[in-house]
Amino acid sequence: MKIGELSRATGTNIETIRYYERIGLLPEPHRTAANYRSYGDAHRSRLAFVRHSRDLGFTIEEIRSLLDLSDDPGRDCSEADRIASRHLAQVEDKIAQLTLLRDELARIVGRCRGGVAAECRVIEALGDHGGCAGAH
Amino acid sequence: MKIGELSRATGTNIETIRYYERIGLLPEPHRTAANYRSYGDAHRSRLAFVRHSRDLGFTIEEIRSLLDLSDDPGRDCSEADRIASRHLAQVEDKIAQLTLLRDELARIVGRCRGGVAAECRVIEALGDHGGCAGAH
DNA sequence: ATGCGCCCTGTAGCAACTACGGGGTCAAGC
DNA sequence: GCTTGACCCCGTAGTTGCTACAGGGCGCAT
Repeated sequence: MKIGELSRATGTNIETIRYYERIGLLPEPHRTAANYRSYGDAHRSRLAFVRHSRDLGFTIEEIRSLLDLSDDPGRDCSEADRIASRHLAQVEDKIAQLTLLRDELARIVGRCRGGVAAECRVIEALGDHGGCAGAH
Repeated sequence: MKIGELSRATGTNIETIRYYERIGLLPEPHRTAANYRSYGDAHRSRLAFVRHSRDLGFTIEEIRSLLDLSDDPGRDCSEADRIASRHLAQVEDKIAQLTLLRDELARIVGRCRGGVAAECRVIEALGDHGGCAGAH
């Protein structure tokens, strides 16, 4: 299939596919006589793997390691579990952080009584960290 | 005060202070005879406002709008409330999204039984979105 | 005068794309 | 046979919010 079809098949931007090829995440496909890229099923499933991992928030470098692992079927797979576990921990940290943030923002928002900027509680709260509960 | 003192006083990297000046978020300070930047209290509190807002996750452009508002004390302040409310909604969205993500990741992690990559459940799950509960 | 810490400028790098300009290819319709 | 439009190619620059140099100047203490 051509790049446009692969793009539609995986929901990936064409530019992104070429970008993944350039950084070595996807192998270079065959070319037609007209120098068009020509992909097969192996390409499609590899790209699906990359997209799914990206959707789950893995970095490109993490995905590179995961692909290396899956390319080498005899290797110990505990590294995959380690990468995924570390990522899970990061996501949990991020959620905790954003939850604190949300609480601070919720306290700030809605304090506006529709007056003028000089008396704005929102602007005041942004200038003064002292009013905040936690360290963000 | 010199840039190093301002940096320590606000917990902001020196390079970041110069960056904020370059993009017009902080006004250009006076210079000493030796061409060193020289800051006053107004600079310090403006920078504190910027840092606090960044810590709360506002973008530079949002902060620019908020600063414009606070520079013009007669203006209607409901825009500040609107910016903050929109940001709060974005943070809440992000939390919801990450929570879904965390659930998917938690299901994937720990499925590794220490075997070889060919049978790795983690790698398998990454390649196949079909096993996922929601759309991420 | 020489060493050290601070300051200056301008530019390049990071992640992970996205957008653009300027061109080639191919099938269909007139 | 020629144009139109959809598709493809490449290379480069832009995005966000910094951070990190490289290569130089200034000021004070020894």
